[in-house]
Amino acid sequence: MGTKERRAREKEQLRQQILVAARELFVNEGYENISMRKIANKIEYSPTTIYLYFKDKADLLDSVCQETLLHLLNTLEQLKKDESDPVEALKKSGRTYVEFGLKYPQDYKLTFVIRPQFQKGLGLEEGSVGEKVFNYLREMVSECVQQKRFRQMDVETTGQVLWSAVHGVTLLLIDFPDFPWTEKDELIDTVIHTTIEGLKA
Amino acid sequence: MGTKERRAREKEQLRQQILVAARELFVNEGYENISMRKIANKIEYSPTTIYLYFKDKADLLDSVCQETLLHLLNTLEQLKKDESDPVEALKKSGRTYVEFGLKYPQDYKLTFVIRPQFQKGLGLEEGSVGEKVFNYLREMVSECVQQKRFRQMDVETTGQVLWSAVHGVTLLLIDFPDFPWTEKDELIDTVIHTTIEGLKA
DNA sequence: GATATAATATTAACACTGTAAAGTTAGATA
DNA sequence: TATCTAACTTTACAGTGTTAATATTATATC
Repeated sequence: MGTKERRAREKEQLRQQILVAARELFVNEGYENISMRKIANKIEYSPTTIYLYFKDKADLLDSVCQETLLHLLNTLEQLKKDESDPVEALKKSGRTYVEFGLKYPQDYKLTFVIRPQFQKGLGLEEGSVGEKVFNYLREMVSECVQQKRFRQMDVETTGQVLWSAVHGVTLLLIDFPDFPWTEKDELIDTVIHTTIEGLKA
Repeated sequence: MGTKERRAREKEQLRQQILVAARELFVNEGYENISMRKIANKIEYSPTTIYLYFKDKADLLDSVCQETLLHLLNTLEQLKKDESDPVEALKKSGRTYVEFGLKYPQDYKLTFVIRPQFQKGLGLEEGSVGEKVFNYLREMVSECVQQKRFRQMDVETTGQVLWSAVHGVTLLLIDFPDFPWTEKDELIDTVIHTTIEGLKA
């Protein structure tokens, strides 16, 4: 009676295949330049097959972004054990966040800019991967606050300030690559350093 | 012999009419949901007439964004005289920038997020309105640095750090309206205050 | 092994998209 | 009045997301 399981597995495989193809195309050519037909061509299925696995194009994008968030979460959580000093750990997390965005700029934009345009539900609901990412940030910040390393301030607000800074610099570097930026790594470090100094002050 | 001038004026009027219609539609329904035909309907011309005034849809978007930048620039420059203390002036400018973004969220996204996706040239080239906006920021920062109100640091980098912060918080507030943010005004003030404190430190 | 049933994939179609090319019209010049 | 020119429209094409109907395949039952 293992046939049911095998079928489920096969179904999941095709779903995954679609996601892989969609991500690659979205990332290389941009969400709006990719049609369902192009994705279908790539996996050698008819266009409408995709609709058996995803409600519509926005839902497909949504699933791609969920994976991106998971990837980001894993990347961040690998740092957790490394650093003992909470402020240094927070800095490193910020660094890693921005680097992730710059390493996968299109994925980052899809997740944090394009998707909100289509999916009105923010994707940060209770239990979601997006929430887990923000919870990671909360924990990091909380540690600093508890150890009185920051001026007394709401943990939530502190996290949001940090998120603003790293999100901002990430998007600016992605969207305006020709702008005469300060050397990239220096700028990122300065943004993070400045924000954290501001939180101490 | 005034007919030529009249015709030129009429042409400019129609161009403006197209821009007004396009902005309204883009802002209310989103760039990707608006077709050239819908814009044409609104102004009661045939769709292809628009192509006599704008190279394509992306060019039309570009012109809409130019206007937005001009609007932003004017809004910022109105502050210039008000404040004598340069740090306070800079804070106020940041505040105004974010408020502009939140007052016209769709215009802001069109200009700073959607357009870069289509127009690869950043729109911050020499002599452009975009450059003028950044120059405004440069001036404000420069004043602070000259008066030694900030820790010794490159004016360019300082400006970019500030821009990152305000751009980040603006976009987060626009894109994730359902996120449990700290009270909006408090968050904005905290972001700006924290960044500037960090620049002093 | 033949047949019914369920799962999966495809074909055809609809209304719409951006935009190029060709055709039309009205006003200015001669 | 005839011609030219600028402004605008019609027509057409190839492509879009998506639905409904149909076909194909694989499994379960007899």
